[in-house]
Amino acid sequence: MYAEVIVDIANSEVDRIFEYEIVEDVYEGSRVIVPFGVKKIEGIVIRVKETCDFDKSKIKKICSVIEDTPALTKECLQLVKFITERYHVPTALALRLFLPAEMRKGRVKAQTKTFYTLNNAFSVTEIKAKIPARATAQNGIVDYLVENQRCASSELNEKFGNSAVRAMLNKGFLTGSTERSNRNPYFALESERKEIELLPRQIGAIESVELTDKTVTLLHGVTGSGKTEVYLNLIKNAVDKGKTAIMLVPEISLTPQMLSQLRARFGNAAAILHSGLSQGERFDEWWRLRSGEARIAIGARSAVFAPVENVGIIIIDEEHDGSYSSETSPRYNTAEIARRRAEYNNCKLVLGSATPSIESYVNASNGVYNLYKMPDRINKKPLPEMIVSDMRKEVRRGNSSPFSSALRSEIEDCLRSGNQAIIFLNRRGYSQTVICQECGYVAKCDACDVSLTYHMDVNLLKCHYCNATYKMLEACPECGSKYIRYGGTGTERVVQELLKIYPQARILRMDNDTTRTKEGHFKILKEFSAHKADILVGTQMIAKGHDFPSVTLVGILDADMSLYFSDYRSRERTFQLLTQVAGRSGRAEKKGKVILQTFNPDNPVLQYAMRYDYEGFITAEEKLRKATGFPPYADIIRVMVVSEDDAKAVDTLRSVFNGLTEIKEKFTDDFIFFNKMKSPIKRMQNKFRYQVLMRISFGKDKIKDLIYKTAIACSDKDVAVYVEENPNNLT
DNA sequence: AGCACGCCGACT
DNA sequence: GTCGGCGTGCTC
Repeated sequence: MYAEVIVDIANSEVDRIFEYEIVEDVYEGSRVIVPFGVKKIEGIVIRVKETCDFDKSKIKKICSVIEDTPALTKECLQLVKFITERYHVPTALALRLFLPAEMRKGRVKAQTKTFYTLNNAFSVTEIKAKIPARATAQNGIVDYLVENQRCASSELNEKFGNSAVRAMLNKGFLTGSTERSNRNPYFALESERKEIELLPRQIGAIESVELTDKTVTLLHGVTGSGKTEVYLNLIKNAVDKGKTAIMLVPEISLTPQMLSQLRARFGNAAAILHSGLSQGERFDEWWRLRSGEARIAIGARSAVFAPVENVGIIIIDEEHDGSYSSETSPRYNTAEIARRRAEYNNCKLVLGSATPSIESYVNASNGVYNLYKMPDRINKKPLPEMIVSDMRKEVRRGNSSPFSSALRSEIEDCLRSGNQAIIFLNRRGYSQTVICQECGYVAKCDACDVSLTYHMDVNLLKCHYCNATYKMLEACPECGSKYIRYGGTGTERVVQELLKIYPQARILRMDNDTTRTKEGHFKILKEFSAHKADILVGTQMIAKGHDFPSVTLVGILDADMSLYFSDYRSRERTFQLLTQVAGRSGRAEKKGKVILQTFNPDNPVLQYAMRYDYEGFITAEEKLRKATGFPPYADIIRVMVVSEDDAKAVDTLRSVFNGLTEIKEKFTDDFIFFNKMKSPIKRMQNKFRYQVLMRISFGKDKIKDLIYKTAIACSDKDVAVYVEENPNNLT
């Protein structure tokens, strides 16, 4: 027997099948160690066959099989094939998506525990007779084991002391056995099960998903409409039928309540996959899914590759969230993968959102997706009232603080009545830039073409693109002036300004800088939930799915900030963000309020958001996209050319552009836009960046294939060329 | 990705 | 005359 093996080297040179002779039990999907050149490396068997197509005299034997159970299922192998073809990546890279990183190169092993029982070659009386009466610890061990049958070695050592245990072992009175023990992430998570009676709308949603003949259902439910309960019941129904489930959330560490509810309902049957776990934990959770011990996979986008078989339901919560498209190669789209898995398993895929992406909305309105709406909040609670503060007027009145007078009086009310407030600002640090008052010098990163952000807590300037840090300026390096101005308020400064006005207020800040540590998000959220703080200041990470019953006020600073990125998605994203943040207010009995600060109160996007008019917004946006030839009515393709060597990058850009021009000339009618240019951030992490930007007719896979091929053909070891489809940001 | 094989400059 | 520079090409 022979095996076709893909070696775990992500290089196009070796991205092909190598054949080996099989000596022991090897299956399709098994991980193996094979001789490769002079070394031994890991590989994955993708096919087992009777004959070999390679020169038999040169064929080598597989050294060993890493696990008895093949790590990859048949379905995974099919998906790997799809991913390599669809995104033009080496097979080894596609394979890695399916395996936890720590599993490769044997970085993490299964943890084992040793258990001791009394050696049944002796009777208890025999053992007792041979132990001196004064050896209390040893006698204690015997009594304990008679009573409890068995005990973990660690526990026995702790109770009776290591020397007594060793003495017993030496005399042969103990028998040891090792068992696999799983690490248990979030063991301490409190999970209380709330028995909830389903509302008719929720029952309707479940039925709609399960009974439709369409694979995909778009569940459009306003914030607080009870989508989570629908998900939990769909999962339960699948599990009851003996099937498995995959539940995806934008960022698992941000939604502890989702976790606690899953734990409460499904206990150990739920496995969690996300980057916040330790390597060992992730490894164990993954194997619990693979072995079938756990039947529910919950995690961020990568959990779409969860190793479960016989999938009964796949759910993508907050489906509009940008984190569902991968920013590194393979640049996969989570919904696309999920849909393929649903089709393979003949199960349903649910896309849930309060503000569905325009792609999903269009698919629902033209009947590709089933659509179910949940327009009301539970208990018919009204959505919080949104009030606009026109910051132009505030400035004219001489208010230079980050807060409008309306927001200040609302914060006071909120604090006085013992409620909680959330202040949202999508910019971390103290100030976005530091500028010399006299000559206009702006501090910039040496490695990137961006200005540096000042972080007061560490008194450093940081580059948000490469994480480099610089000493804070004491004087302008150009003109020596001591007058340095802080431009663009960030969350850190907001906290400082709040403390100036409300010295007694307890304030928490939640952004990338305060959540670095393991479970950092979790701690802050828990503290705020427990009402140990009055105000939570944060970036967009506070917008996602949290349930804080005492929050009655949300302040949105710079509501229109994200509108001014030259990005076709900026309007959509702004609308989604505003709706989502506003939804944090007034979730329980108390009525909520939202203050939206802007310099541009007449902007139609803000107007739609204020009225929670999703339909109005999306209809207008759809029209605009259609008229101007943007997604989902066209595909934006960006080919990036990136190199440390500017001259080489320019050379490569020229050949990429020539190659693409040929394609464009062949398919002129499908090209809406075509241009080469420097990328908006010309240099990042010491690399020069150029791009060719295209818009082509929607869904032209053949043209896309040609573009990928051109890009791959032009790239070499010094210059990276890669293709992005409808990228999330155009930096 | 590694690593060996192989052909031209500065050393004992 | 030899050691070693890293260009080229192969790995079942």
